Amino acid sequence: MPPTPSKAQLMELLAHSVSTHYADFTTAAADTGLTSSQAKTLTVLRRAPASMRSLAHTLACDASNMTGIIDRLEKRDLVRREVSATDRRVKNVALTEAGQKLIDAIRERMEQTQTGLDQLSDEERAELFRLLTVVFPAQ
Amino acid sequence: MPPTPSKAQLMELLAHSVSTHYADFTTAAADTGLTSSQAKTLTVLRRAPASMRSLAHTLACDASNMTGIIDRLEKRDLVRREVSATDRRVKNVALTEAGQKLIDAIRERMEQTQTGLDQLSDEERAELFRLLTVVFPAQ
DNA sequence: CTCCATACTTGAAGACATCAAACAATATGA
DNA sequence: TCATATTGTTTGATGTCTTCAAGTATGGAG
Repeated sequence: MPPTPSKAQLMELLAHSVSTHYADFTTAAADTGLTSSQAKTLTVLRRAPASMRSLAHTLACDASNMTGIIDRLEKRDLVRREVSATDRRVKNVALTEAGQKLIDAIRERMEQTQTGLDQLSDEERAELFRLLTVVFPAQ
Repeated sequence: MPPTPSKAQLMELLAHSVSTHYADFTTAAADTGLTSSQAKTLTVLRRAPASMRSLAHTLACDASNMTGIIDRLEKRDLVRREVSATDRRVKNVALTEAGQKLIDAIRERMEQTQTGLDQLSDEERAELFRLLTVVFPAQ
């Protein structure tokens, strides 16, 4: 049995892991001509369209910031704004087909780069999945 | 035994974990008046002084970018530049006492926020540590 | 000494980030 | 209903981040 790492040691390793993964993501995004903020936005939209407000909340930034990011994505036809049918103040942002393709390409590239996961056995993958779910609970 | 998650599922969770942790870090940094780039820089310097060049390499950004970041940190007396004794082209950047205190404060705040790790048993911590080391090998 | 590489800085241009202020549409309360 | 407050989004100002091209100074190889 390996010795128990301290919380500080584990956080240090966590920080390293996060930096590595984040850098990979940024690189994959840059290879397709996107900034990491733009790629993060497309990632959120991959699941479902969202209003400007909820995008800003999810990405933890100011609403006025989203305006600029969506402006630039829309100018490249990767997303489109649609006025909500139920509340005319709200604009729902959805991926275009080109946007969908682009974010898929980034995810594919990440899968190829992320070779570390291939080092794990099925049991280890399941255990890592479980542990991460505990440490970073959804929502 | 839990079912084996697919690589895609695991990467999805990994992305979520990374986003969460990164957002926490950015928030902790902002609470002390630093941007995340500035806080990341101080984190690197916490271990040892480094030249502009190696900082840029570690943080995966252009060297000219570091100039601006270090300029702003130096203006606030959080770091200082020192001309290398062996190569007068090189400037070594070191934390000041104030810089040391500030990055310590951010780390402390992260420890308080990162309550997920407290949910794990000693065995689970050791296992998470081991798995992360495999997936994100040092260097 | 000449030539080239290296370490860093500067300047320009675009993106990111936050704040205050504006605007339109909706909700609330008398 | 009408006046008022709240909400969703945008605009403008300011500062930071990021990259690129170009410049300066130092070091090293021939």
